[in-house]
Amino acid sequence: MKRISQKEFSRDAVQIAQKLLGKTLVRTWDDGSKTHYVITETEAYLGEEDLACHASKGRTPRTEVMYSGGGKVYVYLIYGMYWMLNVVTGAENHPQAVLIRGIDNIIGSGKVGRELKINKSFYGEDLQTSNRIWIEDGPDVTDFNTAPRVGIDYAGDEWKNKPWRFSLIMK
DNA sequence: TGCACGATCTCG
DNA sequence: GAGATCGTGCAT
Repeated sequence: MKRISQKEFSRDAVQIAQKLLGKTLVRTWDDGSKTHYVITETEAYLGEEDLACHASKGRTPRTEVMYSGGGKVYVYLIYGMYWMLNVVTGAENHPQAVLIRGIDNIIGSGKVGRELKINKSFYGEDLQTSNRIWIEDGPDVTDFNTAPRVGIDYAGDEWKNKPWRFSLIMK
């Protein structure tokens, strides 16, 4: 299966968040083995005006990669112990990202980061050329749930109520 | 130079 | 319901 192209990732984060559902996340390990995961839950973070998006504070060393255009990995440490895995989307200078909240039956962005052994070295990783993590294309899924995003009470009513959390309907 | 806090999880 | 645990952004 082919990797999702950079052109696809340059689209809007809300569209990509939906498109990534049901797609395959591939992780290769130090011993050469490889694991395939199905992406089951995502969230979209949309630009500087989205108060829930880290880029709403402007361009900083941490958010820099979100300004470089879609198809890169954005990781950050939360609560001093969990690495969050995000995919940068959108055009250059339009900071957006999709948070991977669930893969297979591992639901919860903290658990995903732990399962994938994500760390600071993944910051800025290119999903087109990386040999340790990438996302493969597949059939689009239209059967999914939408819900408000989690853990962003600080963002204010307008933004925290946006239905930008997407999850596969488990059967 | 210091401080409060967060896109979370686990345990009791 | 609280603690673990630390990089980041903003105040001093």
